[in-house]
Amino acid sequence: MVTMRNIAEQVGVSISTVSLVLSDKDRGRVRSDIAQRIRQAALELGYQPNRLASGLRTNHSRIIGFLSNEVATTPFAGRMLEGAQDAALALGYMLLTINVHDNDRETDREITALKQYGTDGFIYARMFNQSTVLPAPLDGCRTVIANGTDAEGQAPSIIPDEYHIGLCATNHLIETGCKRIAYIGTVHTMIAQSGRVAGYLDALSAHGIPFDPEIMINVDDGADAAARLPAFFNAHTDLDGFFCFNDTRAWGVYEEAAHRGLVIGKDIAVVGVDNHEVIAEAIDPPLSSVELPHYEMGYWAVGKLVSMLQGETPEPFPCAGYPINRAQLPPLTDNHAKITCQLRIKQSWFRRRP
Amino acid sequence: MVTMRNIAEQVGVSISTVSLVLSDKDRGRVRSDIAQRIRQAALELGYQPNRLASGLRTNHSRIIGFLSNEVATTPFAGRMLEGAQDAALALGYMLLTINVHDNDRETDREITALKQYGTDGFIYARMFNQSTVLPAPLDGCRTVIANGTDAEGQAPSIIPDEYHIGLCATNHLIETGCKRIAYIGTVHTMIAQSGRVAGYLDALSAHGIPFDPEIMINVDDGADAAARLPAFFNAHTDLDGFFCFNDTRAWGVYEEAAHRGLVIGKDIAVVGVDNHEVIAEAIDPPLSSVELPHYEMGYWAVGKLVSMLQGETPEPFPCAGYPINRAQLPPLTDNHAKITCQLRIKQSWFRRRP
DNA sequence: CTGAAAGCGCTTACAG
DNA sequence: CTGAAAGCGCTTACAG
Repeated sequence: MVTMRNIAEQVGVSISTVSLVLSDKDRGRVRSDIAQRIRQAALELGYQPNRLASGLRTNHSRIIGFLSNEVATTPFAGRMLEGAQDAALALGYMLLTINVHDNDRETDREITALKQYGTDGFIYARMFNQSTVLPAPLDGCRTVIANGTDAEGQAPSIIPDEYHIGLCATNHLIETGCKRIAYIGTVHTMIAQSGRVAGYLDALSAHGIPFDPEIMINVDDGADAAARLPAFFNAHTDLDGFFCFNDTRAWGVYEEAAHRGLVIGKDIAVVGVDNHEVIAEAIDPPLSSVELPHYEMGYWAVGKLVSMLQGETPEPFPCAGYPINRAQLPPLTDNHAKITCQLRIKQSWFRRRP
Repeated sequence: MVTMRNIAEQVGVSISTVSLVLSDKDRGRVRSDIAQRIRQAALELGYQPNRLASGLRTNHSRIIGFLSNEVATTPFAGRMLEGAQDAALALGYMLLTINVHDNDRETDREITALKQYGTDGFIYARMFNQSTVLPAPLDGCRTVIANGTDAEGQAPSIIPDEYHIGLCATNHLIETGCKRIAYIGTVHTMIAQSGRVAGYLDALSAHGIPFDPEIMINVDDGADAAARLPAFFNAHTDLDGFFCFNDTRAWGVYEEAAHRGLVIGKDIAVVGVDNHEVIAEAIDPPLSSVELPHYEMGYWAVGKLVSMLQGETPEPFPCAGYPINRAQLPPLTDNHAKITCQLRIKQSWFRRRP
């Protein structure tokens, strides 16, 4: 392993000087020709700083703890993780990831273990937009919540703009000609749903479409959707648009429509939120959906955390994974940011009634 | 932060003695009553060893680099990650995760960054069972490959037993009464496919069912399946069982069957491999599938790596996530292990012909 | 059985 | 402008 000592010996200066130069603190302190030779030698020898050593000394490990649940079961957690990783790498940090289980005493043990590595701060990534109480061992640690908000209002956070999702999905259905737009939701109380429904209502109202509570239905899960949608379709034969809380519900609509010989994109229009790729694509024609910005939330959260750690907002930093639109990200100065979501249109929704 | 110095002061011994005791090297070296008091003090003060410091000193960071691609797009990578994390935590290690992109020069930079943290070893997790050339920066690093094999035959590895998958899926179809079992595969050359087909052929032959190459079809993707399966069904109206390479193909069969009014579980039986949960469950009745052991591969790989790092095989260690059957895992002494896969039967395949 | 000392690789006042 | 020295928290021969 190449150390500063090796460089110092080769160039014929002290380790202090090498350290000064390699951490870019040499301006006006080290003669520029010597600095030059040090950098050159570092390059030639392939010097890589030992982060363990510098972390020990400075008490800054450049390690960020990434806590999530459900990495194992959905691809969405993975997207947040990838966004966080891209940002971390660009900013010179590394991610130690832990999969936590809600309400599990294991979690505390795992966070404690994480702290042994001198973690500078934490990202607490949630599987769905929810008000969140941070685990106790995180008290006093710099933490940013991704896809959720701090119940105590302290930790900075980023969430999708749920209202905008409802507004834009419904607007889109209206613009393609839908007049009777059902909302297929969940029976569970979720922040995401109230925001989206508010957007749905405002979109209807802005277009002078009367709101009919009869064509909103909340189901428990896929099985419940399958059980209850037939009667729902029977009761409302004039429905031409469906705004679905998620892919499970969009799937239920697809299935029921198929049974009735209704063609999506012709007889009815469907927009779901955050479909599993594999389902959205499998359906022919593919479902449209509003894409939740998981990657972007992970990416923003790390940028936010680093700006807290370093006391300044980092310069714009590259991202390797998705081509994100940086202009669309909230500024890192926001403490409780909302991010808008992309409507991903998989087909033309222009409706051709006979 | 509580350090050994604090404990030493409180108990009135030297730091050396504290270190000896807390790293369990005190047998016959420290009076047991003093050892007792040291442990007690550590507990009371909530001492947590600083891994940066011990890592710097011993050159063992207890950090494992977990390299995977595709964490962001499939839940399978997440399962490997979770298995690896559970094993790491149980063995006192931590995972630094990096999402690498194949044939990307970024990868080298990222691995180099990882090494700056004194990573003890690496897990190289592959998205599908494939022969793998390790990235150059991993040369000379302890590395275990999960879900793939080393093209050079050096690095230990674990893969699913593909032959057993084909054998057991086909046997299952035969046992439920199928006589004409189609294989729906992929046009792409994959280790997984050749193994599974070998199992399929052997199962047929063991039951005296003649092999008919006409009822094997390889498709490119979902769209290709949708395009070609109608003709395939037309040409072979006597098919009663389908062994599908993966969920995309099982989905194609499901769609075509639905168009024809064939009921899965009654008219035809279908087994796919490693269905996306969301698709397998959405289909009514749900598809059966052979579950790929992603969690177990990640779990085993870390155990293997740790046994290499420590020069001894670790005691059986707990796992927090899935309830895995440890007896089913290959021994850690294997260098190129195969792991059998579970057939997950979602419904009775007993066929009731009129 | 116990402690003083050296050292892992780095950073940072401080002295020259 | 440059270097000697101290120290981050730990481990490990070594001396007593």
